[in-house]
Amino acid sequence: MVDTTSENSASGHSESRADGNYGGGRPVAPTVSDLLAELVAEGLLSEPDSTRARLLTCAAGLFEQKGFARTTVRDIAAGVGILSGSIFHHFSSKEEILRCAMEEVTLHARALMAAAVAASDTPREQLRACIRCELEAIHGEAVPGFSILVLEWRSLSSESQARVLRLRDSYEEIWRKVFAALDGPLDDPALSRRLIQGAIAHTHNWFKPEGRALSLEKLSDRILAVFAPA
Amino acid sequence: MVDTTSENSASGHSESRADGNYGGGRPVAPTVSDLLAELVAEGLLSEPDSTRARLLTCAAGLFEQKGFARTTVRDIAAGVGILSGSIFHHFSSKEEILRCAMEEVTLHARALMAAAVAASDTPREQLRACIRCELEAIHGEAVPGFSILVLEWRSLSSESQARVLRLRDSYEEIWRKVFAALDGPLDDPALSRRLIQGAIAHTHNWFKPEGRALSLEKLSDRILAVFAPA
Amino acid sequence: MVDTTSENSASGHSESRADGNYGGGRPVAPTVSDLLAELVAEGLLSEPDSTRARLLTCAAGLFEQKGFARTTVRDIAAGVGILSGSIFHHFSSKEEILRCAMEEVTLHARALMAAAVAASDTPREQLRACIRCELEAIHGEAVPGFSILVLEWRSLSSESQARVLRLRDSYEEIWRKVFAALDGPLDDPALSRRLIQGAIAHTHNWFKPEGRALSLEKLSDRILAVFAPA
Amino acid sequence: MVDTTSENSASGHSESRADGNYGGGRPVAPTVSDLLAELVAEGLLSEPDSTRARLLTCAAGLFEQKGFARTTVRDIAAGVGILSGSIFHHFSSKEEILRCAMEEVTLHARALMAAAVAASDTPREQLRACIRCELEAIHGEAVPGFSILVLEWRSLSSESQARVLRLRDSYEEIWRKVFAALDGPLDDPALSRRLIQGAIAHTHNWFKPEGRALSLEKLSDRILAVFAPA
DNA sequence: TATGAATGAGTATTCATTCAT
DNA sequence: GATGAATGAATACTCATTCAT
Repeated sequence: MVDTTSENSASGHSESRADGNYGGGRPVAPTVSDLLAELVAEGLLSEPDSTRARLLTCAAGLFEQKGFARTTVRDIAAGVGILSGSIFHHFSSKEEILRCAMEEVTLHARALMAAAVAASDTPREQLRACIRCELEAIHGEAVPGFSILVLEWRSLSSESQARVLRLRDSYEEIWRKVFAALDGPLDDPALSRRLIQGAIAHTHNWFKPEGRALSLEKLSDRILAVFAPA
Repeated sequence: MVDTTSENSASGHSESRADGNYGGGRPVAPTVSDLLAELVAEGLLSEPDSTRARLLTCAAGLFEQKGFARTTVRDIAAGVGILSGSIFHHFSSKEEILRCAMEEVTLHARALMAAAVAASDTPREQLRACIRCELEAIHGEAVPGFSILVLEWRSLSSESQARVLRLRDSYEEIWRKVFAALDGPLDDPALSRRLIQGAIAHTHNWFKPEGRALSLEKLSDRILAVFAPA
Repeated sequence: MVDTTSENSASGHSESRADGNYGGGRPVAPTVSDLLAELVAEGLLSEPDSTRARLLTCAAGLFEQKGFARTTVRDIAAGVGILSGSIFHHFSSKEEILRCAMEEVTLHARALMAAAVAASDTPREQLRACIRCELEAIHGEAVPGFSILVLEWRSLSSESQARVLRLRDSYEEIWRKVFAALDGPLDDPALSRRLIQGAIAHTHNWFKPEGRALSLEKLSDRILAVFAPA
Repeated sequence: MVDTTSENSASGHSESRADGNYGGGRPVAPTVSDLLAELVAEGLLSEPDSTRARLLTCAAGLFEQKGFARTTVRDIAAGVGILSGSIFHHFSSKEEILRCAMEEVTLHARALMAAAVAASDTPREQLRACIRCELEAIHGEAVPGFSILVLEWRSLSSESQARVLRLRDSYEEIWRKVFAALDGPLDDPALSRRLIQGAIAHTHNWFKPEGRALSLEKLSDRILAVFAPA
């Protein structure tokens, strides 16, 4: 169970706008909380703490841990303290749960990354922020279940894949803009993005942040150094 | 159905030793066929064309396509023209099929990579060969089902994971040696290897070799350029 | 949705008593409307247009179309624009809905038949009226859902069957009286009634009134001719 | 559980061909056993006593008793002493069980009727034989579950209905021929058939053969008298 | 080795019914 | 009277695994 409200502040990128840019050149950066509240208002994200939101968070976690096929609807229901039959008041099928979980996770990660990019000064800092956010999405408590987007992609019907892809694209759009703004632009930003994405996604299999010599912070720097040498 | 013998020659790296190095300085590079035959002789690899080998190839392909959990024992049996009950004369459980498939795939890929490295002159050429081989394992017909090593790792019990890891390590050993021999050695070869591995594994999700501007050959060069700038 | 009031006049047999028998020998024939109003007053029939009446009409129609077991309480509720939970303010179980629907349908058909018989002169005309009414009950808009009495009899518990049977018997009483009054009485009126009942009920499976050579009128005559040859 | 072989002789119409027609004018009438054996040989009817045949007999009986929707797959399996999962080795869905049961029942009844008609001399006797057979199909042990053809018709998808209709038509063909051969032919044989069919089907609801004044034999005669007055 | 019928535990999903609001 | 979220038992169907032949 995750308190989505407190998560945001936990990510550390979005504290507030009290950064003295009242008279500054850079426009006011939106807070993560603002962005998320807006999504909830638009009906794109579930009301925090609602049964629906708790089901999705729980499901995303279980899918990540055990895989979609090995997670039963009963597991998910038990995770939020209801009975399995009741799930179908919220979702019409198990696959819909997966799709919705992916959508929520994507929107969540996008909000975090958008805020972090907006809070960064140079394009290179922005790229570092993107890398950092994606790493945190996978490893931190920021976006629990983020890796199902990669791990369980095959479990989605193609119609559902198409729906998620639309949101996914708006997430990638942020990366594209950041790449475009880089001073010495890379030859093939699309390729770079894909290599970075793979490299980051794979950290899920080996990187354990707790008490490691290599922090998430440093890992971000290494990845930045490889793909955008200073 | 795949003829594992003919595949090897199809990979194009290991044609023969008729490369004029009879009197040369570099020791004779072993053929893939030699390496594979040796593994069969040692009982580490199934006799090609045996029912067992055909089951494993078919299973690896199906697991890659549909995922382990969504592939039924019946599917696999049907794929080689026997009935589901008969599979249990060859393997004691579905999970054993997955483990054995992973082992075969690993040995296969290792043989291909060992031969390619042996046929390369400089360390940088050797690194290119490694990248190229891993890409081919994923995309070519060289090692069908190779990506299950990543995709279906969670479907394996931890005991089985341990067994596969041992073989896996002998595969990684080749990479380690190649990294160690690089002229301007990288700061953190282990990290580099993991980033490369992730980047390559992820190509499974987006790279379609047929009729693309970007060939496997070029893709290898790009990856090499990123991780080991000349 | 059916307006039960207007239906009655649609049946065409019971328009009014303006048939000149003010001074006649035959007693005044009661209107269908009169009979139904009386039933409502006695509390045997639901107030027309009440939620309860609309639920029963809708349920009868759905049970006829899809069968009792395949009709959900949600379907019925949706049919009258309320939610499924609300149904249980009107009926204590789904089976009660079926029983009540059968009762309403029986009373309705009885009123129509009683009026038609009362408006007929000779016993043979009265028999024709009975046949005609039962056919109309099944095929016309006169008594929507009438055939559930036969089709869904097995779906009723035996206690409910007993309750419906009492009403049903008052319906059959009309037939019995008509048979008894026939000039050349049949050998075995009870058997004849049952054969007629079966023959008429089965028309539900094959007779389609719209644009057929055989009208309901003619069909009535044929059945009359078979069972009571002139 | 019914022994289909002994049933046939129990029906009393098909005793043997030792009826002295060796030198007679009428061609040798085929035995029910012959007809059924032929159907089994053609693969249209299940091997008697096979699990499949026992499942279908049992299912037909249960569907007749409790209705298709209220009969569970477990009930059927339990009826023949296997577990519910095993049913799906024989049929791919519950609906397939219903369809196959209807087909078997139809073929069975057709064979009985064909033999009875062949064993009758005059057209009127043949009509009596048809009526008698259909009554026996419903009430006797001759064709257990026959009435599902009427009672559960709505439970079948339209594709399945179409398949059963083809067989059903070959059953009706016998009736058509008999009607056509009647001396004083009826005005509208198709209508007569439908009325008879309804009348007979409905006997399922009221006629109880055991220890009744009215025997099946006499009932047949009454029905014959009504529809084909001498 | 192969067969194929049977197992039996498990799965997602349905649905009448309840009840606090 | 109506809501709608929750219940919980029941359902058809799945599938890895067994085993007598």
